[in-house]
Order: sequence, then structure tokens, then C-alpha cells
Amino acid sequence: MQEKVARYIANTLGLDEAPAVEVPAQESFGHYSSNVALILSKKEGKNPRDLALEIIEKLKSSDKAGLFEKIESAGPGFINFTLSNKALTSELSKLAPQAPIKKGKKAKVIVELISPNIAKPMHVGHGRNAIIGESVARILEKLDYKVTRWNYFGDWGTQFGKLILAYKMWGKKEKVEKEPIKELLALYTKFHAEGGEELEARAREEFKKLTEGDSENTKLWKWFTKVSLIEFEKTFKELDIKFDIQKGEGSYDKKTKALVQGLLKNGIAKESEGAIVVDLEAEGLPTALLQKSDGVSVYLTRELELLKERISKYKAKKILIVVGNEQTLHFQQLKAIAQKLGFLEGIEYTHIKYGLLLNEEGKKFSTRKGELIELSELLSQLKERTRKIVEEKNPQLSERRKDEVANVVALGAFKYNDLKERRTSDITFNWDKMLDFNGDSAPYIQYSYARLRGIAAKAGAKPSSKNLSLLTEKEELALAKKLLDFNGAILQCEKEYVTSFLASYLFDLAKTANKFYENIRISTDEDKKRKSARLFLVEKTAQTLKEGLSLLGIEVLEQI
RNA sequence: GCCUCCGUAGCUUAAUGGAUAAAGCAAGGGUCUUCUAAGCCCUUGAUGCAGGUUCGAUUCCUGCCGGAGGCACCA
Repeated sequence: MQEKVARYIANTLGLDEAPAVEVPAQESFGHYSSNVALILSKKEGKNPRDLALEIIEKLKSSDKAGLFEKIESAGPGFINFTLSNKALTSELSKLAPQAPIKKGKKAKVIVELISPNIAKPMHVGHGRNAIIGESVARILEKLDYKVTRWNYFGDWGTQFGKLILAYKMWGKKEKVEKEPIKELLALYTKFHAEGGEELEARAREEFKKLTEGDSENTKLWKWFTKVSLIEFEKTFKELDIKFDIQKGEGSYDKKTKALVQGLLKNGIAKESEGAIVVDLEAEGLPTALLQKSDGVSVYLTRELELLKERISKYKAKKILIVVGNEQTLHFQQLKAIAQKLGFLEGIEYTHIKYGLLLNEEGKKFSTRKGELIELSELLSQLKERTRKIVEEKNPQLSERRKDEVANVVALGAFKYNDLKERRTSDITFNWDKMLDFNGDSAPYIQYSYARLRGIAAKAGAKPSSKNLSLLTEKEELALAKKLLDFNGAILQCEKEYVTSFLASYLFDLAKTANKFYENIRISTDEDKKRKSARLFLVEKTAQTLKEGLSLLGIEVLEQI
């Protein structure tokens, strides 16, 4: 909206040099004004204050001055505009129906949502990863990109040698079949408890055999993978996430030999202490390891193969990897090598990073101490606690209804908690915060949606965009203005792959809507035309809240 | 030791280099004969320290202090 006005003003005034006019992306001037501020950046030879005054003069004498109710200078370099109600409501009527944003033009995007480890439970961090990734994927789809959601799971490495050995020594088939991940984790933990040089050596031997295609080990490895994925699937379903492709690291291992040979041939890689490395000093990065001295590939090398496949086979134009901050260096090395190889011509390869989830003491959760909060456990606890809150607040609902509300509210709160924050710095896990359903939270927005739906259902009239000019109360105009900013919030999210703009937009919209129906009674409005116009506002707001939340992967309820 | 991220109100967070630094929670006060009180209204309260660049710095640069993460045979 502001951009539109800015462009309009620039056109009116013949300001071709766009840099002279800047418009803030976010409003910072009050809750209810339909003001638009222009900030004039310094131009050569011109003082911002003089420029502001000059523009105001031109605006006032222009033929379209009637679009604005107030045009005034607000300090050096600032101009305040107040859009006239007429201009505002005419914009609003264009929202029915709203034109979709065709920006992506079906370009192929791969989003790596999550990379869980086989035979280990997913913890809260994985949830954060998937929630952020899914929301970014949905936002890109909304903008007309063709998104492929990817689960690149960890099924390779020495720890699988340990697991295979542990199973051979102590494993029971029935137990693994009954509770796969729990049992496999127990075997892995037992292995570490027993410990010792000899066991470690034998585990390395088992892994070596697996890489060489030993049939018994391969069979076990495939089995562990299969049962783990079946169990993961339950959690993905709960989170409402579906993958287009699920592949493990192991499937890229064999090809790495040729890749490493090629890198050695063209001089990108070299030998060092029996291992094969890439020197990245010119890029300002530490040396990267490609192959261990025992000839086994590492994570980085397998990911290079993965990247190659994503570009050549899947024709991806953008590849977005959602993974925590702590892998920044790894990703930088990966990207630097890919660039040396010429993989990234015309390809965007981005690390969407997020802050670590820390325990209540502000430290990284330790796997060894068993501190990790399991995702499935967290989700069921969350639902249980939410169910109690529903029972308290809305005892009149039927039992089935209470379950449904608890599910949708609990998941919404959990997801919103991760999506509302922009920062890449670490966040501390906190039950109370997650269960706080007041204020800036998904339940607040879900509540507002349900209220609006309730009003629409009880109004006894139909919405219409015919007489929007009858909307003159400040709460109505504020809501109208907010509605116009939806697309802007989405585009802003896309720019930096950050979901917080949308989340805070939706919270703002819900807040504005709350003020609207708190102050303006709709069902008793005797002016039928105005009532229909108000119901149009109600309908549009509900639609926008629903669609916005769905871009965050959050559902709404008609009743709460 | 080196590199990266971070430091804003009692707590959790917001602010393309712009206006009087914005919210939520917590605390205190008010508000349900009227479309759902998970709501609405009011009050209290902040940029780690020291410089620099700029008409203007929470934002950019330098140093210091404090926190977290990473740094070739793990992923």
C-alpha cells in the first residue's frame, strides 16, 4: 500500500529518480492512522528539509491532491500523508477478489525441511526445523513457485557400525519391531555404556563392511531405516507435513569416490596426512575434509553429490537448506567447493539458519545426558495440557469438540512460537511461554477468527462491497487499511525467508479486528447498507486470517 | 588461540540508517443484562561500555566487557 502511494506520488511529481523517495516497510506511526510517511534520503546538493517542503508544495497544487486529507512536513526529510477515506475504501473494494501474486512463475525450488537421524528420536530442534521449512515452502507456493519438500535423513556414518554391532550382540527382533526407535536408541546407549577401544574398532569394522555392501549388514541397515521412517511418519502427520522426496545420505556414498577422484584430478582437492582435503584459505575458510584416511567419505562429500543431483536431475533453481546456526561453517565450505566446481551457475543455494534451542540454563541440550526433549513426547504433553485449558475455558463444548480444539490450538501455539521470531540467535525452551495463550500467540489469532465467524453467522445479512464508503469509524478504517497490507507482508517474508513478518502482521490484524468488533456492534446496525459493508470487512478479515495462518501451517476453528 | 552469531523494559521479543525505540508476558487498576472475557481500556518500565562515520545510529566501523556456537578424519 505504501509503495503504491509512493509510486503514485513519485509519478505525480515527476520524480524519476526513485532514490529520492523512500518508504518505510513497516509503519511506525500509530495504531490506527491511515497515514503514509515518506522519508526523503539525502540527495546531492539538497537538504532533506528543503526537498520535503518542495514536494509538499508540488503535491498541494497537483490535480490529485484530493486523494489525501493531510499533507504535512514532519521534520527534516519526512512527509506525512493521510489517505482520504474515499481512497482507502476504493482500494478495499478491489480486494474482492484479490489478484494472486504470480512471482515465482513455477520455478523449481527444493526446500530441505528436516534431516532427522535414523534410529534416534526426533527432538524439539527437529520440530523447529520442519516448522520453519514448511512455512517457507508454503509462502513460496503462494507466490507461484513449484516447491519440492525434501527429507534428507541421516542413515550413514560410523554410528551405524556401532548400531549394527550392538544389535548383533544384544538385539531382539521382537523388541525392535514393537518400539523401533526406543529400542535402537537403547542399544546405541548400551554400546556407549560398555565402551572401550575394542568395541569401537569392531564397530568401525562393521561400518566398513556396510560400505562394501556386506549382505547381512545391509539388510539390518535397511531394516533400521524402514522402521524408523515409519515411526517418523506419525510425527510428520501430526505436524501436517508431507514430503515429496525422502532420501538418506547412504544412497550418495557410492558416487563420492568418482567425485573425489575428479576433484583430485583438476587440482581442487589434495592429499593431506592420508586424507583428502580442499584448501579454502583463499575463501577465508578452514580446510575442508572430503575423505577420511581410511577411504570412507564424509558428510560434506555426500552433500556435494546430493547438490549435484538436485541441480541436474531435479532442475532446481533455488535450493534452500533449513538447518541450525551451528552448521554455518559446514555450509560455507560446501558452497565454496560447489562454486569451485561450477555447480552454482544460475542457482540460488541458501542456508536458512535459525538459532539453537537451548535448555532452561541457556546451554545446548546434551544428547549424552539424555536431556533432549523428544518431539513426539512434547506434542502429546502439549495436547494434554491444552486439553485442560479448553476444559477450563469452554466447558460447554462437547467432548469431541474439546479434543479437536485442543489439537488445533496446541499445534498452532507450538508452531507460532517458532515462526514469530525473526532472529537467528538462540532461543530458550520454556513450557510456560509455549502454553501462554494470551497476547501474541496463535490462539489469540484463532480466537479472533472464530469471533468473526460467529458474528458473520449471527448477523442475519450478507456481506457486500457495494457501499464501503459508509465505513467511516476509525476502527473500521484501521481494519481496512490493515487488510491492504497482507501481500506486502508475504513479499517481505520471501525476501529473507523469514516468517516473522507474516506472523506479526497476522497478530496486528487480529488485534485491529478485536478493537473493531469490540467497539462496533454489527448485528444491531439498522443501516442495512452499512451493515453489509461491515460484514464485508468481517468476511475479508476472517479470510485473510485463515489464509495467513495456513501459510504458517496453522489451522483455524469456526468455534473455539 | 582463531572464526561466526548475539547483548534493547523484571522476562520473551520488534524496529530497509530515520520521526516521541514497538509489542507480548509479568505487576497494578478498570471492564461481561448487548455478536465468545483465549477479549477490550488505562498505568509503570529499556538500546552492555567507550569511541568513530552520518544532518540522523538499536542498526554501519573500531576497541572492551558478557553469553552461545563452530574450528579435517562426527553428522
